[in-house]
Amino acid sequence: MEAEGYCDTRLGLGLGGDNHEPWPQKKKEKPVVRLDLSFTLCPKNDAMDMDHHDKADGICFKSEEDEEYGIKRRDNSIDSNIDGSGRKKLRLTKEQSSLLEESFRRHTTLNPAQKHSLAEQLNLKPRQVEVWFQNRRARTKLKQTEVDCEFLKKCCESLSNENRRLKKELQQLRSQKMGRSSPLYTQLAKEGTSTMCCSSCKGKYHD
DNA sequence: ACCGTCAATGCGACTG
DNA sequence: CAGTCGCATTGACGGT
Repeated sequence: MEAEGYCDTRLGLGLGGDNHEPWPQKKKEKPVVRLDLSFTLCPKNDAMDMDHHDKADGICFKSEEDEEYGIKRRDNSIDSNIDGSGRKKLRLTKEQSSLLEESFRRHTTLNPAQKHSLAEQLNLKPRQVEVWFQNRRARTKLKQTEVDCEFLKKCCESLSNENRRLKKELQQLRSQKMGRSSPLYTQLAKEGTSTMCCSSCKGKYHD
């Protein structure tokens, strides 16, 4: 999407156009294109009209009525990550990320107390910490799925090889069986000089 | 221009 | 019923 020169109302997504209708309840009914550009993207110049905009960084804001439809304003922690260009910086800082990672290593889920304490330490909202952990669990699961997939691929490959080998062996045995019906083989077998089978086979499969 | 990553959102399901 | 989770998805952003 073209972002240069525009500000967005990302946390206000979910409304379509001028009618300010909330999203349909069912997931399936969601429109393919969720963003109505005419409504959620505002040229920076227009951001000077301050009804819906933040003067400081050119970010568009919704009016108070929008709150009735569940629109959330961008929180302060994200505000604090805005650079001079007027663009949002969604990335967490290295310090925040490493502390979150460290915490995730200790426990992959958080109880409310842990969440709030961590949020306070990180200067984030508890919801942001919660989201980070959810996304982190999803990443872990995805990684594990990839590992499992790789393992299964190797298994499949090895089984294919084994299957090929056994087929080949079967073919050899069949062709050998054909050979046994020849007069020469019959004579050799009678004399007990056949070395076709191992000793353990003798008596088991042959008389 | 395209793609991957990641913070964030919305929804259904579950639980205490 | 509120809180939480997994999941699918979105959109900003960075790398190539």
